[in-house]
Amino acid sequence: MSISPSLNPHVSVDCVIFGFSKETLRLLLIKRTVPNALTELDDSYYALPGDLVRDNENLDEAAARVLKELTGLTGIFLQQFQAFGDPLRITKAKDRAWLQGVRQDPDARVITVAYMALIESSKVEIQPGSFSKGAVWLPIGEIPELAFDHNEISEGALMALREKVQIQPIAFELLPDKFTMSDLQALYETILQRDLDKRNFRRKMLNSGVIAALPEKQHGVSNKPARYYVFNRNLFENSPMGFVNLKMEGSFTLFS
Amino acid sequence: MSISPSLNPHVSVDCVIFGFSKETLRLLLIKRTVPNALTELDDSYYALPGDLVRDNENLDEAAARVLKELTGLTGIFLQQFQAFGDPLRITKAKDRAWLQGVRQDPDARVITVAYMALIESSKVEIQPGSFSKGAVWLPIGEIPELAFDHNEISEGALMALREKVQIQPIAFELLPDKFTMSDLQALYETILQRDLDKRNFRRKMLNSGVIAALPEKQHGVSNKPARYYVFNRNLFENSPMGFVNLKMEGSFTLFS
DNA sequence: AAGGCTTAGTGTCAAACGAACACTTGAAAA
DNA sequence: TTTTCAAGTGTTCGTTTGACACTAAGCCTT
Repeated sequence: MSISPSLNPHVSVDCVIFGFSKETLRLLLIKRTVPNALTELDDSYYALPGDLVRDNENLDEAAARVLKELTGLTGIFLQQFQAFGDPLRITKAKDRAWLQGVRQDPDARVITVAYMALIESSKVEIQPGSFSKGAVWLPIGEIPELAFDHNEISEGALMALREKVQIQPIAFELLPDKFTMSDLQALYETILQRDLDKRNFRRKMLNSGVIAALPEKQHGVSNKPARYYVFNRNLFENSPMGFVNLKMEGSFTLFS
Repeated sequence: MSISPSLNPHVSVDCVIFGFSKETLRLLLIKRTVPNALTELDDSYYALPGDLVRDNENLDEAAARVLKELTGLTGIFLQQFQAFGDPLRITKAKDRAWLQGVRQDPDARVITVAYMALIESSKVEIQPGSFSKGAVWLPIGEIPELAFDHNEISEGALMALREKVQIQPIAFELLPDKFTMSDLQALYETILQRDLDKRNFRRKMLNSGVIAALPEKQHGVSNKPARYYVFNRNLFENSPMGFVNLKMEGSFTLFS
């Protein structure tokens, strides 16, 4: 058996990390500064956090490692959604400059396996380390040009999120443990890019049984205080084959 | 710029090719014979068709190439569904024996990107070539132990197909251009592993607008001849955001 | 203290959809 | 001509959807 190098120079993982704060869906991006840049101008740019896959880990583990190195979090929602492998994905001058400072073979073709993560953004504490310089949460509507094909990957992640959220109650991963119905509705409206009827939304959510009301209400707000709810993970996971009825108005109907 | 080898020895594609004949869903598998096997017994086994990705092609192109080399077909439904990259996926003795006869570095870790293809199996003519020895259609219920992690990949493909078929009218890809309602219902029942009510099924399909009746009927059958239908691809593709109502009874309801 | 402001929270109705259910029709074979 | 076999066809009932507008509760202002 040949001796394995510790890195697989041909396969990487990239993480599209979603958070939800101030009524907007955001991505956690890292800032890259190109070493030895010829000019001071225009020498940094944003990218998805990612890394080459190590030989002793599988893809899921590599993605979890990237996430942990950046945020310190483990055990959060993290799901592969697509592999990207266009041979031309490394063509931008800035990308090549950055790779030259970082990789042994900067021209090697790299296939990347993209993951999406859903986290409650207030839980994140950016960890000191190679990623940490200038990690920022940017609203999905304000994503600048990113490294490599990371814009395409982010778009793909958003599409995948929109689909997944229609099949499984995963949106809760983006909210704190306690939340109000309005929080939840705002989140759905943001993800689906569509206004929803308040009464129908509440009815549907309560009938689905995935959330449970707490006795507790908001305090110190200058209007009628809202009730808090929690996501009932057990109820969902114990129900036969993950049944939940969470269809929102105006969506296209699917097979069954 | 370094000189690229023509093969990327670390990334492959595998195709899970679905067909539908004799009322069963089948996979197109290829037979591998281990060269230099020590014993005559037990020296061949089935695998998914696949290949290493070449440096001048992207992942989709690699998958399409594999498909064409085996079946001669182009322009058919082919969709990436998952990447598999467990470092331990090459552990079976037979797998290693085969790799030793075929790869420069048989122990190198390979990540594979899995695709599923849907084809009308009667269109397939197995092409002469490296794949062609013993290519067979096996019913999904009778898949033996396959090479590498190909059983896991096939399972994943079937799950993915079941989900996709509930979102888009892609089942038609598995049928001939003209088909009867009973053909279509049998296909759905096979994919979903569930019996469906004939009257409800027909109503739903016709209301969805994705199929159109032909004037033509069956000839020479010893019972009431069935009407033929065609899939109305234009109608589907031109409808706003791919709307189709194809939900079957008894399925869990989804978001919208 | 009263009134204003802001967000939470609530019910009904009509239309569409889902699920359950059995008999007649048309062709070939016997 | 009768038998056999799969095709084809409607109705009813309960549930879900989607549209729609006012009251409740707390703070703030005057």
